[in-house]
Amino acid sequence: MKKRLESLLEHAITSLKNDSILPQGITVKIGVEQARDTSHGDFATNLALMLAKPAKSNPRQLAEKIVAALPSDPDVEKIEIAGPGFINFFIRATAQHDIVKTVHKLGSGFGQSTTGKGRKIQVEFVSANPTGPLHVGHGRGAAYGSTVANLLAATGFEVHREYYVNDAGRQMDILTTSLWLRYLEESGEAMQFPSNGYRGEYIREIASELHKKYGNDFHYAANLVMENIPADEPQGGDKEIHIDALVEKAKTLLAKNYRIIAKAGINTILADIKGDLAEFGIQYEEWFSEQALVDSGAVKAALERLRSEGYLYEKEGATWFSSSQLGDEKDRVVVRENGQMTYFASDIAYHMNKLDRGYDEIIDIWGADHHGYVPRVKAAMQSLGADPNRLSVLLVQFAVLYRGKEKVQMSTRSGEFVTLRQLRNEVGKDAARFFYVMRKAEQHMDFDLKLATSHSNDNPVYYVQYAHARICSVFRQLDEKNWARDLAGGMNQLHLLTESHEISLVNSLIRYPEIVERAAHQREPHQLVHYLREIATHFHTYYNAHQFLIDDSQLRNARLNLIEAVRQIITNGLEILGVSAPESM
RNA sequence: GCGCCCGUAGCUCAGCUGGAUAGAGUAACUGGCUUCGAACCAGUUGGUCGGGAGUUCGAAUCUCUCCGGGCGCGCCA
Repeated sequence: MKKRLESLLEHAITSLKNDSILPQGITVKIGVEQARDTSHGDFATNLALMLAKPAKSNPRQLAEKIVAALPSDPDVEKIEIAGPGFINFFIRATAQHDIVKTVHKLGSGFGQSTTGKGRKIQVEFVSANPTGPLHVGHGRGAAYGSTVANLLAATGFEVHREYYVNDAGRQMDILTTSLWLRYLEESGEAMQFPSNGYRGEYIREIASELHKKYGNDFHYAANLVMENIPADEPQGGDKEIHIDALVEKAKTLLAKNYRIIAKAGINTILADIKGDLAEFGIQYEEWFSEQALVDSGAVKAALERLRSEGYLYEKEGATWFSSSQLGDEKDRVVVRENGQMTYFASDIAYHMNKLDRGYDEIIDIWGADHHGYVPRVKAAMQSLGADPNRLSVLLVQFAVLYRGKEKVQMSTRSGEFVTLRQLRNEVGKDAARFFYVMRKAEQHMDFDLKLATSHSNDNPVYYVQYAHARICSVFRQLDEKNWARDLAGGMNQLHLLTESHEISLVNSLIRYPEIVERAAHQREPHQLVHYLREIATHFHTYYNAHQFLIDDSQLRNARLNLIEAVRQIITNGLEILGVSAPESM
C-alpha cells in the first residue's frame, strides 16, 4: 500500500513537471509513512513540505496542487491536507487484509527478504580470550552479535559467524603458568601466587583435575620454582617481569610437559565457552585460531608486506607501524623489544586474512572499551590497500547488573554473578537474550536481575511469549470443541475484520518486513524487540475485547486466520532474537 | 588534557535519521475474571527532552559552547 501511494505521488509529480509551481531540476525522495495518529489517516507524506523550500511557495498550496494531480485509487477513501502541509491518506479499512494471506502463505519465510543479494558478510563476535569462562559483559556482545547475524541472514546476506580464539602469545603462557602454580599448591607446595596470574576458581579446578590425572608428574619443590625469580609487585618488584620469569621457569623445568598443561588449560576453557554459547543459542560457522594463524606464517607475512609498503620502522629496539599517517593518533608497536609480536600484529594478519577470504563486508563486534582500537585496525587495512569501509566495528556498551536497586559487583573476587552461565541459570536463556538486545548497543544498560526473573507482567519477554501461548491455547480450545478450522473459508471472510483492534493488528502485520529490514540495515535488534512488544500489545488488547471462538463460523474463521498470522510473526521475530516461542507457559 | 559513547516522565528506555499534541514499560491510584489463559486489559496522574546560543516554515533529532556520567588514551590482551 505504501509503495502504491508512493507511485501515485510519483505520477502526480511527473504530471506537474511543466507547472511552474514545481522547482525545476530538483528531485525529492518521495516518502510515505504510516501515520502515528489515526486522526491523520493511515498514511501520510511530507512531500509538499519538502518541496516548498526549493519551490519557494506555500506548502499547503503545493499540497493542493499535488492532491489535485493524484490519480484515483479504489482503496483510497479520502485525502486530506493537514497541519503545515501534510497529505494524509485514508485507506479503505479492508484494503490491507490480504497481508493475512501472505503471512499464511510464506509462514516462517514471512519477513525474509533478498535485499542482501547473497552478499557475503562476516560477523565476528564475542571472541573473548580463552583464559576463563564468559562473564556477563560478554553476554551482551553474544546476544547482540548473534541477533545482528540472524537479521542479516533474514535479509538475504550470506552470513559467516566467527569467533576469533586468542590461543597464542603471552596470555596463554600466563594461563599455563597459573595452572601449574595452582597444581603445585594442590600437591602441597606453598608459595605466593603472582599478582598478574589468573586467580579465578576455575584455575584451581582445572589444576585439581590435572593433579588427579597426572599425579606428581609436574611436581617441583617451591624453592626450586622460586629460585632467581624477581620480586612481584607487592614486594616492590614489577609484576610483568615477575610473571615473565615464572613463565620461563615453567618452560625450563617442565620441558615438554609444558605443552600438556597448556593444552589442558585451553581445551577445558574453550570447551566451556563453546558449551556456554551453544546453550545460549549461538552457533558459529568458524572458530578461528590465532595460533594457527601464527603457525601458518601469516603474521610474519603481513608484517613483511607492511614493511615493503614502507609502513614499518625500528625505534628503541622495537618495530613500529606508522598508523598515525593513516588517521590513528599515534604509531603502534608490532614487535616488542624482546622479539615477541604484539596482539595487534596478529590482528593485522587476521584482518588481512578476512579480506583475503573475499567477504563483501566485515563486521567486528567489540566491547566499547576497545573503541580506541578502531583507528589502528582501519589504518592497517588501508595500508594493505583495502578500503577501510569494508570493515565496520560495532561497539557494545557495558551492562551494569542490578538486583532490584542494588548494583551487583562484577569483580572476579566477589564471586557473585560473574559468569554468563550463572546468569542463564538464574534468569533463563530467553529472558537473558531478550534483555540484552532490548536496548540499543551504544546505550549503557542496566540489567535488572530481579525484573528479568520475575514471572509477572513486569517482564517484557513473558509478555510477548504469553501472546504466543495464548494464541496456541485458542487453537487447542478449538480442537476441544471439535470445531473444524476452515482456513480457506476464513480467507474469503477477511473483509469481516472491521473492528478497530483488527485493523491495527493488520497494520502491525504489514510493518513486520520493514522492521526486519531496518533493524538489519541499521544493526539495531532493539527495533525488532519494540515491534514485538507492540504487536503483542495489540493482540492482548484484541483478545480482551473480542471472542474468537464464536458461533458465527465465518467471522470465527476470519479471526482465527488473523491471530494465526500474528502467532506466525511472533514466532519469526523471536526466532531472530534467539528466544523460544512456547505453546504454553 | 585529548578522543569515543551517553544525558528524554520518580525509575528503565523508545522516538522510524528535520515533521503534526514528545511515546512505551515500571512505580502510584481507579476499574475489569461464572465467558477462548488476569504472566492480561481499560483508565488517571506524571516532561523547562541536562543548560544556553545558532541553523529554518519547523529541532529531542543538525552545529557550537558549557554542565554531568561512562569508557579509552601501554613494547597488556
